[in-house]
Amino acid sequence: MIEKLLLKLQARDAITDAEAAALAGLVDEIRLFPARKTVIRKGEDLDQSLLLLDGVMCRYKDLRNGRRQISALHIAGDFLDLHSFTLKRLDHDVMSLSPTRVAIVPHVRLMRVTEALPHLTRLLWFSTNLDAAMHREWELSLGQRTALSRSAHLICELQARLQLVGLATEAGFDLTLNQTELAECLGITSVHMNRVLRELREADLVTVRSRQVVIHDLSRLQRLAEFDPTYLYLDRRPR
Amino acid sequence: MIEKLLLKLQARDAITDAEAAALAGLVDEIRLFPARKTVIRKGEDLDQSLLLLDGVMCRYKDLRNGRRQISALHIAGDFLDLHSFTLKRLDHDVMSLSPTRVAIVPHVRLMRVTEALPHLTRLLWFSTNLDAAMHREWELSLGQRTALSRSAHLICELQARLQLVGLATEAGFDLTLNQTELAECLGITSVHMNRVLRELREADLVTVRSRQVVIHDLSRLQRLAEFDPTYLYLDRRPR
DNA sequence: CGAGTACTTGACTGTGGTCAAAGCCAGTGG
DNA sequence: CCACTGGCTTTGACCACAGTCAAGTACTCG
Repeated sequence: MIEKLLLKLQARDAITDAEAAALAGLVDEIRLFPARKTVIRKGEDLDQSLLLLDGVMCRYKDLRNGRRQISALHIAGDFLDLHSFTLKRLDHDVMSLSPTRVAIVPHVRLMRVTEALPHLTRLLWFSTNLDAAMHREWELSLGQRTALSRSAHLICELQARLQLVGLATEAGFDLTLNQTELAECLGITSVHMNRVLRELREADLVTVRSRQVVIHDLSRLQRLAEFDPTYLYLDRRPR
Repeated sequence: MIEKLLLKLQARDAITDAEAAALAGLVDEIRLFPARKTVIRKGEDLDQSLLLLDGVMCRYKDLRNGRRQISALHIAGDFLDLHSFTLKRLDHDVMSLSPTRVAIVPHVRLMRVTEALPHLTRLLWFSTNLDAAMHREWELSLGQRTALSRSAHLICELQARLQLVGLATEAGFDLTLNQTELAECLGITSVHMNRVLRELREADLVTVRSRQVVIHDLSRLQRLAEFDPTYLYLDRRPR
C-alpha cells in the first residue's frame, strides 16, 4: 500500500525493514475522494496527515479577486501534508484534482516515530524539505521564466517525479489537470495557457491533451525549461 | 548570542532550559561576512548549517539569461540553511546582503539533537516548515499579486518578522536591500521597482529609502497587500 | 573632490491579461 | 439515435502592466 512512498524514500536513502514496518504502521484508515474536492481548509486544527496513495492533489491559496495560485502538486506516494505535523494547521487549502485514495496518518503515531526512530524522523523531515525545494524552483519559474519556459519546466518536473514512482516514461504520462488548473500552477490565465500549449505542440516538443501528456522531445523540452533536476535530490545519500 | 533564535522559537512553543542549553551548545564558531558575499554555493557538500546572528542574507537562483530570483530573505535569529542538515547540499546559493555575523552549527551536533531531544527536533523541523510556508506565500505573490500589492506584501512580511525579534515597530525598520535586490525578491526589474516604490510613497503608505523603511499607514498597507499573517504561524502551540 | 554605485525618469515595446464568442466533446435523458 | 447540457478548449481583437533601453541625477565613501 505504501510502496510508492517507499520507492520515493529508497531513492534517497536506505530504509531498514523496521523502518518500512513503522511507516506501514503509521496508516490508520484509507479514504477515497472524488475529483475537485477540498479536503483540508486553511486554518483548521489538524491532528492527522494525509499520505496520497493514488491520484493527484494540490495545495492552493486564493486572493480576494478570485485569482488562485496552486503552490504545489502532489502525486502518488507523496506525504501531502506531513508539514501539518509540526504546524498543527495549514496556511492553504488542499484539494483533489482527480479521484484519489488517501491514507490517514494520526499525528500521535508520527510523534512516536520522532521519539523512537531518529533516522526515520530525519527522512520524513527530509521529505518536507524536498517540498520546500520544489517551492523554491516554482518561485524561480513564477518570478523569472517566461510562460513558455515555465510551462515546459512544469512538465519536466512532473515527468521526473512520476517516473520515480513508475508512472511516467520519457515519452509521457497521464495527467488529470485541465488547462485552467495548469494555468493556476503557473501564474497565468487559462487563455494564455492554451496559447502556450499550442506553441509547445507546434514546436514538436510536447502535446498536452485532455488526460495525457505526450512528450515528443524530452531533452529539447528540458533545454527550453532550463530544467536542472538538482532540486529534486534524486541521489542516494544517508540523511 | 542565540537570543533572537530563542525569541522566535518561544513565540511558537515553550522551550525548556535544557533545550535552550542544547541550542546554545550547537554553535561551534562565529564567523563574519561582508555585504554581498556568496557564502554557500549550489551543490557543495555541506556538513554544517548557518545560524544568522546579525544582518540580512538571502537565498537565490540564477537563470542563464542573467535574471536572478531571490527565493527567501533571512534576518537575525533565522537558521538560514537548517534544511541542509537533511538535504546535505543546497539547490540554491546563499549570499549576505549586509555585513553579517553567523554561527556555524556542525551537522553532527544536530544529529545528536535528533537522537536525544525529540521535542527540540520537532521545533527545528517546524522552523524549516515555516520557511516552506513563506515560500508558498511568495509563490502566491509572484503568481497572482500585482507588482504594487506584491511589494506592499513583502514590506508587511518583513515588518512582522522583524518585530518578532525586536527589530521593527509599526512605524518601520532598517533595511539594507537596494532596489535591485528588492526587485529580485519580487520578480520584477529594478526600473519597475523604482516606479512602484514611488507609487507607494505618493499614496502615503510607505517610504523605502536607502537604509530605512518608514511605514506611514501599516493597516492600509496590509489591506493593499491582502496581508494575512496566518502563514507566519505566530501563535503559541505545542509542536 | 572624484569615482562608483544607486536611483530616477522618459519613450517605446512586448508579454500576457481581458472580454467575448464559438467550437468541441462526453455523458445523459428522451 | 439524437438533442441537450455543461465543462473544457480554442480563437480573435484589444488593452495594460511591466520590461527594455538609454540617459541623467544624486548619493556615499575614500
